Amino acid sequence: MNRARIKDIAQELGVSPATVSRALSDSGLVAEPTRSRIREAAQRLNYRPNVSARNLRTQRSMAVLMVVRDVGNPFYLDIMKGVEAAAREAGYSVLMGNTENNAEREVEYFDMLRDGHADGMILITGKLPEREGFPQELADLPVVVALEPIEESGFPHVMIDNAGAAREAVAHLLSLGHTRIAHIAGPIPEPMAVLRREGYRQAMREAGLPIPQGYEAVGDYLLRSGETCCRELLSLAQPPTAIFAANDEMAFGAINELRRLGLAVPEKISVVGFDDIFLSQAFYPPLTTVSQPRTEIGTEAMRLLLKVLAGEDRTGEVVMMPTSFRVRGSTAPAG
Amino acid sequence: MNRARIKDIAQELGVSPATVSRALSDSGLVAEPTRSRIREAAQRLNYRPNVSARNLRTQRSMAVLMVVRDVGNPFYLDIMKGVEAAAREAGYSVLMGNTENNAEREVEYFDMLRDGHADGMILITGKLPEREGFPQELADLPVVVALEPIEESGFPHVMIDNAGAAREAVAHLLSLGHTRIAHIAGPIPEPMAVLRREGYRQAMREAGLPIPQGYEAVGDYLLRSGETCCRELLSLAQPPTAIFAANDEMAFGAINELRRLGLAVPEKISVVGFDDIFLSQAFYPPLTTVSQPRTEIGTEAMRLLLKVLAGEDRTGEVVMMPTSFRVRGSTAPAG
DNA sequence: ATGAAAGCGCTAACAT
DNA sequence: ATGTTAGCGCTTTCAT
Repeated sequence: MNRARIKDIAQELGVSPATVSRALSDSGLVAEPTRSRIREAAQRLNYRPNVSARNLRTQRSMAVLMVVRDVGNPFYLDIMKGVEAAAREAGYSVLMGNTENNAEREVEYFDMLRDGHADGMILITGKLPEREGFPQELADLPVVVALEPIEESGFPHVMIDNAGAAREAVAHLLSLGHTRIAHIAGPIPEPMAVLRREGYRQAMREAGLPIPQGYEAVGDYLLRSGETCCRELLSLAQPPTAIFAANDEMAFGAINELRRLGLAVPEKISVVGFDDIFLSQAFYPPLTTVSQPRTEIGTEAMRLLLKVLAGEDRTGEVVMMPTSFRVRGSTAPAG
Repeated sequence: MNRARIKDIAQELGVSPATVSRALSDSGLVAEPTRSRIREAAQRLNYRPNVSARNLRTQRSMAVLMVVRDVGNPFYLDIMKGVEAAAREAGYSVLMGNTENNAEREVEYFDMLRDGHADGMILITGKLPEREGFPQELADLPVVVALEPIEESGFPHVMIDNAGAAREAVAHLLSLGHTRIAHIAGPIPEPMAVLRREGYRQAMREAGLPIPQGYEAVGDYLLRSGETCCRELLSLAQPPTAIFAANDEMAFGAINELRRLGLAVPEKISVVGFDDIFLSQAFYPPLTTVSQPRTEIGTEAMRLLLKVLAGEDRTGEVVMMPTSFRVRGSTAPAG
């Protein structure tokens, strides 16, 4: 059986295609008997509207593009889930984008937006096409940025207070009596990594503690860099008694390295992470960390995008989502 | 600046829209001077083809639908990544679907296929719309199933040999001298869970070992069920000296429970998982487990779908991807 | 309340 | 090699 068209239903019932379209789209302009006859026929003929035709006519795709830096990174999962849920609720489908930190790819996704592939885009990449300044034609597109700030883009952002949360994490270590607290940063100078390090510095400053030479290691958010940075920190003349890592994965690397060095966590050294990823609480020891409301970040970003798509001007708006600090088993009072 | 259309380019250069279309699509039927002039003008006017119009005309969307059971589950990540990579390479974009184990939603995605939202679909759900038997109209759609078998659907499958890999995992424990080997199964009667349990049974049978009463616990693939099943197993009169869990997450739950019970892994009890998820090797102890080529499963599924879309009949085809067994730190010779 | 007609932007069959 | 024409299936004026 070939796919039924609006025309087929119209012919079958002896009405015009326009009436069928109206009846099916619930425009309320169709008299009751006609309406039900049409709906019944559509059902019977197994009618489904052709999206390409509709999109062409309405000039919208009812799809959004969700672009992440690396689809393989579990960290984005819940955000994607949140976006998906909010999108489907609003009748939008979600196209998946993956830049792999490749500038060209990022441009491609902006292009897809302009092609009509999608009506709007949620960027979770922390990067922008590397052009001179920020082109105005891009800035006017319906884009919402989540998680990682993209400076001077003017796009509305949904984020957490990275610096504030980092400060809180370090404050926890301070409250446990630690004074020799080191930091394993993310890939400086990425904004998020800088902000988390800034929070660390602030907390130390507020506690009146100097940051000793070598106490700020720089990693790349991956397990192995947590290990190597940890080793460096421990080889210092005055090694730290606590480590604040800029993300959970590096914290795990650090903990594993400490175990290899025979240093018990949290008895000998405390470790704090950031992100509260999947299974962070299942690790041994369960990781003390900053929990981000990832799903909510996703839904909020999508909601914001819907408003932008509805024509609201949200330029420069920043929505801060609350984090919560989870004290678990990887931190203990200073020996 | 309004979006440029083919018509605009045609007018600007005094050629026909058809010629512009041909030049831009590289059909090779356009003379060189014209061709470059057109390409240059397209570039200059910042022309981008309108996908809805093209899709309507060509009756294809150049998109595929990738439907998983739960977007939030990290296990699907690499598969999604593989699908995405193969899709983009072939010029397809990827729409994300999420069923949350909801039969209605699954039907919705089949409908999207018929709407023209996508040209084909990759199902990673292990379920099918619950209708009487399997409707022929669905069976003819371009669908490829990955990971979890969907019986009697006729769709081509990309899978691993779950039973075989499970057998190998248990064989490893046997080779270490274990005889009291228990199993924590997935949610029976889901096919994948059944297959893995079948592999366990086979290995035991081949070793001439009976499976004691209570040695087959049934979980749900989640951490907590690993804990509770483990507790049950350990409370048996003759507790096992080794546990084979149907997935890594339950294996972690079991290991954590064992730690709580004061039983060292692997010294007192060995534990084997299945899947080799993100950070499985970062756990303590690093998990001995069955590694699935997840990214390749994704790319292979997409490739198969491309063949189906090209008109090849692949009904009933099953592609088996090789697994590899990773011996790590959670298993040791029987005490 | 319904119908007639136009047109979204593109590609492809057919003509030249 | 290029132009002419038609039409994909839908929605939306405009007319009645």
